[in-house]
Amino acid sequence: MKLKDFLTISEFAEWTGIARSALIYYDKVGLFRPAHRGENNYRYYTYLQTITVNLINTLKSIDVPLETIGELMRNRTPEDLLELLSAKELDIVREIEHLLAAKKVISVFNNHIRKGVTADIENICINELGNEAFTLGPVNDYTGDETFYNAFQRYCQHLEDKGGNLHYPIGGWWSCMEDFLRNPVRPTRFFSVDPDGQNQRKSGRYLVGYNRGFYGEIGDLPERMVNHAGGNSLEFAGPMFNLFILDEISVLDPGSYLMQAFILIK
Amino acid sequence: MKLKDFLTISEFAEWTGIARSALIYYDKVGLFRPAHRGENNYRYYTYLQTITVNLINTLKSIDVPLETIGELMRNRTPEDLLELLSAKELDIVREIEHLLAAKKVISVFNNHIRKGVTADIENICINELGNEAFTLGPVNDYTGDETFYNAFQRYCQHLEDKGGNLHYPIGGWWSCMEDFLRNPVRPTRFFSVDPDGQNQRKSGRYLVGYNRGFYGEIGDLPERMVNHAGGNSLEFAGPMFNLFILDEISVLDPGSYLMQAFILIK
DNA sequence: TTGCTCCTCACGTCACGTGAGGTGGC
DNA sequence: TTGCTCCTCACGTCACGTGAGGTGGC
Repeated sequence: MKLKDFLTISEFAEWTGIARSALIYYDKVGLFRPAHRGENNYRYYTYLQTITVNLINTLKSIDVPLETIGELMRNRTPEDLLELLSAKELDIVREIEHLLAAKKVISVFNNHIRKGVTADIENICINELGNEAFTLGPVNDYTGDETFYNAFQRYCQHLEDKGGNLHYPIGGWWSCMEDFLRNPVRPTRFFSVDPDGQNQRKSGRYLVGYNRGFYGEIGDLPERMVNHAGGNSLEFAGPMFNLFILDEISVLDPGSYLMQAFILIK
Repeated sequence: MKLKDFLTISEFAEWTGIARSALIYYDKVGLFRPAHRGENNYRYYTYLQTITVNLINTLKSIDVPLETIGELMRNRTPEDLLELLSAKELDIVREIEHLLAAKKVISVFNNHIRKGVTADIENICINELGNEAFTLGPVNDYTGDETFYNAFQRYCQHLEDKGGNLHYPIGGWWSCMEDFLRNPVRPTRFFSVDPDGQNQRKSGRYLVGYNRGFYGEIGDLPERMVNHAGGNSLEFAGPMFNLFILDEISVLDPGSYLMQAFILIK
């Protein structure tokens, strides 16, 4: 069987994986032309042209604009290409890092939402939790007329100044149960569920409770947790963490936001 | 110092890293609106809105179209978001693999072009080469009126059928120097410089020569290599590799293409 | 003749970017 | 008053995608 010397535009499109309309467009703007035009004006491509088209594809896939590719095709030198490729190698490395970071963020969201959907929110319960990295912010200042929101803003500002990641979920932190009871809607500090954070939440048995409602609503959760602990002779052994695992990210009605509170027990 | 409750569009743009024009666009299409409009119709945003905008940013950065994001914002449920995020996690993994593959291709091109620019093309010389992975194709068929190009096409087809990578440079292969001398412009097989290839080129001392010119031109390179070997009492110990390290990818004039020939010596 | 591919041209699309022309607070 | 930010259109852009309307070979 003899192979064809020329491919029609559709054959070439299938062979190279480039859309037919893209090939017509490349022809129009002079980026890449068929080796031949038939008497009927049909476009005919050769297999050797796949080499060039592969380069175009590779450059396109790393976001080199067609005009830059075109300049290269019209006036290419090894030095030009070296320069472009070297610059793009750095871009690719950055893009990979960016995607890995996005993957981490998505993974954290995924975990929290999944927990929020399946949680037994009616009952206080004891869960075995593994250790987990987090970022802990500075002590919040509520003097004057500083509100929760001011403190939240300051924490965001703090994160940004430190080069921290603003995309991870943010929760409230109290150094002990007593602090939480005294001020259940004003966290001593804020923390971020950041897998690259400098702090480590200890693994162990945690007392876990949930509350449905908007930011700042806490209901009788603190009392229910304390009562449950008392009834089961449990002692608290660490800081209290508050985290909205269902919030405006996944829920429309603020009344359906879901907060999770958890604290290490002895 | 009291923090502001509201941010103007430019302040919010700077704070979130989103372009001002993008915020105006999001407002226009109803994707994301300021918390407030002043009497003068100014847009005012709050710090809390950064949570929502962060989600938009994250989804955008993984190529979720604004319309999909909009649907999610208008009618979000934890289940919807879970589904979207899970699907996107797979996309990200694929995209990372794609970028890593592109990085490899670029790296191979970079190495070859750099060699092409710095090579001492006048002289036959002996170089120490490390081992290197490659893909070796089937034996070419030149019976009938099959040409070099037909064989090349068949090799591409073969690569595609096997799921090989078509983006790496392709060269010619002869099992020994005698075969090369007999048929210097018709390789016994083709090979791809594929870092994931199944074959390994041995490390060791190689006799290396260059020829300037188009595909199929070889000049007196075979004789020069044989003479050099004879004059230095060298014996050939492996297959002959031919590779264009400067070709249409980086050079406009076909007469300036640069082919590298290298063969292991004892 | 039928069905298929090919052609050109025009217009649409997506997510903004970029002025033009005008308003409003310190 | 000056300079700054804000506003709303309108139009441009990039890399195609999508018909419309017509041709040509088996």
